[in-house]
Amino acid sequence: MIINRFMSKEPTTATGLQNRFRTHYCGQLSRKSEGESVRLGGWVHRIRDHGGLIFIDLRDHTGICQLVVLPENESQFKAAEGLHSESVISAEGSVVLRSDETVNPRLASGAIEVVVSSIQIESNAHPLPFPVADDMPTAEELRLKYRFLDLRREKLHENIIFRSKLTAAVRKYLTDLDFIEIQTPILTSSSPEGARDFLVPSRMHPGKFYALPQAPQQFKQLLMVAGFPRYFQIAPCFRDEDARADRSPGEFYQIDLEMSFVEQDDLFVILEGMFKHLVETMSHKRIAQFPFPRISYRDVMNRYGSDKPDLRIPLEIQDVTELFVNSGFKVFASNTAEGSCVKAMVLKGMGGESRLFYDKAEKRARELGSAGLAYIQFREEGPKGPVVKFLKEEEMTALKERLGIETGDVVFFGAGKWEKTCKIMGGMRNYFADVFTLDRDELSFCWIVDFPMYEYNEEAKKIDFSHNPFSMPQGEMEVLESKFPLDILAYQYDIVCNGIELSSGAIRNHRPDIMYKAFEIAGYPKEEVDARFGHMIEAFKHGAPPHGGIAPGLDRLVMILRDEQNIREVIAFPMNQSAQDLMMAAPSEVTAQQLEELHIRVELPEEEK
RNA sequence: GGAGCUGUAGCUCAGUCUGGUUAGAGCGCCUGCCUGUCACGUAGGAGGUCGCGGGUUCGAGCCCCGUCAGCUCCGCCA
Repeated sequence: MIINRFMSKEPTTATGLQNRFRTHYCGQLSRKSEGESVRLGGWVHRIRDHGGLIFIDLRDHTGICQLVVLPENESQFKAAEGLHSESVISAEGSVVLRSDETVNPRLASGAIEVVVSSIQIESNAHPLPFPVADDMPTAEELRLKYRFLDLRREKLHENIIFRSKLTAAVRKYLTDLDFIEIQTPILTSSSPEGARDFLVPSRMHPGKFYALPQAPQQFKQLLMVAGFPRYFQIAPCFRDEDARADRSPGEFYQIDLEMSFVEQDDLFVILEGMFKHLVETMSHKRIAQFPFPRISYRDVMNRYGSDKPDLRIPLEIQDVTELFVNSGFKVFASNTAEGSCVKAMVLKGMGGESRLFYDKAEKRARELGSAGLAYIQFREEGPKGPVVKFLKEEEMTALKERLGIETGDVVFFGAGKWEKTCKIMGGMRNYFADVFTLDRDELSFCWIVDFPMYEYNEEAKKIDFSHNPFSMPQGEMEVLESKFPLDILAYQYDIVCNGIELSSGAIRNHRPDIMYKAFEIAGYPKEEVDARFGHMIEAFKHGAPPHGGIAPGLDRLVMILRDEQNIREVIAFPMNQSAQDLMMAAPSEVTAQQLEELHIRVELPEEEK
C-alpha cells in the first residue's frame, strides 16, 4: 500500500478547526512544522512496539503521521502499549525532525514525527474482520457487510473523494455555462415504457402506488416547456433490473441535462467540451480523438458488432455475404438473403494457435448464442479448419483478397440474421481483446448516431419504438408519413467510451401532431397515448420549445477515470449483485402494522411459504 | 429465468485431479522479550461444523446428488 497519497488537500485550519481533538491533519505535517506543538486525531493504522519505544502510525483523511511514545512518559506509554489497530485516538505532542537515517521517503510526512506528550483513546476498536492498513484482496461479501471499514482503505477512500471532486467539477462547468440545477421528485408515477419500476405504496390512497423515477426524463422536458433553457441535475435514477459489473442494481446517478432551442450538434459540442475538461483537469488520461468520432448505428453494428464498441481493440468485422451467394456451403449460402449476412473477422498472426484456443473461442461463441464458430487457419501448408472442405478454391481466393489475409492469419465467421450475427461477432471481438494490450490511459470516446426510430418485435409481431418514444424522427412528420417505419432514423444518440455506454440522449419530439403519428405507427391509438402520456402532450400543447438532452452516467464516468472494473468500487454504499444491502440488511420485512397502514397484503411464492 | 467460477482458521490461501495417521502456511489475535522502527524483530500460545444437507465407501475436505451464499456472463436494462 502506498501510504499518504490521498488526493484530498489538507482542509484549512484557518478557522474553527482547532479544537480539543485536533489542531492539524496528519498529511499536512512536514519539515516546516518543526517545533510546533500539535494535536492529531485519527485511527491507529499500525503500531510498532519496541519494548522501550513505541511507534504509532496515525491515519486520518489526509494521510499518515508517525507518533513516537517514549518510556519517560510512563502513563502514556502504558496507554500506547495497549492500543489496537483502528482504535481512534487523539494525541498531543511536538513535531521533531527525524535524523537522516530514520527519514521515511515513502511517507509524505516522513521527514518528521510527533513526540507524544499525551494520548486520549476516543474509541477502542475490536479485532477487525479484515485488515484496513492493507489492500490485500478481500471477499466482496465481507467488504460490503463492513463497508465502513472498507471505505477507510486507501483505494475506496480515494475513489469517493475523486467522485466528490468530479461532481463538483461538473457542477462548476455546467453552472458556468448558465445551466440551472433543479431537483425533481423522487416519488412520482410509474411510467409505462422502459425498465421495471420500484413501487412505493400510498397510505393515503389505498391501492395506488408511487414509482421511483427511472430517470427525470419527463420532468426535464417539462422544465424546457417551463422556460428554463438549460437544466441539469446530478440525478438519482432507479431501475429494478439485474446487475452487471458496470450496472448497479436498483439505483445509480446521471449527470442529467436538457437544453431548449438546440440541435444535435449543439449538444455534442457542450458534451465534448465537458468531457474534455473533466479528463484534462482530473486525470492523466488522453482522449484518443477530438472531436469525438461519430458512427452510425448501422456502421457500428457492421464494423464492431456492438452499439458500445471499445475502439481500442484493433479488430474490425467485415461483411463477406456476397462472396457466398452461390456457395456450396449451405450454412453460408443460406444466409445471403436480405436481412441475413455472413461476417468475418481476421486475427493477424493467430493462425498457428493450439486447438484449445479455437475450441475455447467456439465455446464462447456458443455462450453468446451462436450455433458454432467457423474458422480457417491460413498456414504454410495450406488452409486448415472445420469448414475448409466445404469451400471452393475460388471462394478461398476471394476471401483472401477481400480480407487481406496473409499466411499465419486466422479468420472467424458468423452467419445468420443481421443483428444477431453482428452481436455475436461483436462478442467475439471483445473476447479476443485479451490478445491485445489495450492502453488504459487512452480514452476512446465516440458518438453512436442515427439509431433507428423503430424495430420489429419478433415475439409480439409488431413494430415497437427501439428507444425513447419521445425522440424526434429525422425528417419529422414528412418522414413518418412517407417512409417504411423500420427505415426511419431518430435524433437519438449514445456516447460511448472504451466499450462502456456512458449515456443516451435525444433531440425530443415536442410536437403533439408528430407524437400522435409516431405512436400510431407503433400501434398506439390516440386515446391510449392520451391516457399514458396525456400530461406531456397537454404540456406540449401550451407552447413547447424544440429541445434535447443527454444524461451521462456518473458512476460509470468515475469508473473509467479511476480504472475500476466494477461499479461498486465508486459507490460509497453499494448493493450486491442480487440487490441487497448486506450492511443495512435491505430489503427487509416490515411489521404487520406497517403493511396494514399501506393496505398491502403479502402473498409469497409457493416454495417460500 | 439460465450458464460458469468460487466457498478450508478472524483474513488471504495450499491441500481436492489420484479418498487413508492428529487438516497446514502467512498475516491477524493473546502472553512474554526487545530504545529507531516504518509490512519492526523475536519466543510461545489459542483458534477449524473443510458453506449446508444427503449419498457412495471399511474410511470423504477430496468422489456423486441436492442446496445456500458471493462474483461473472446471457436474458433484462424505452
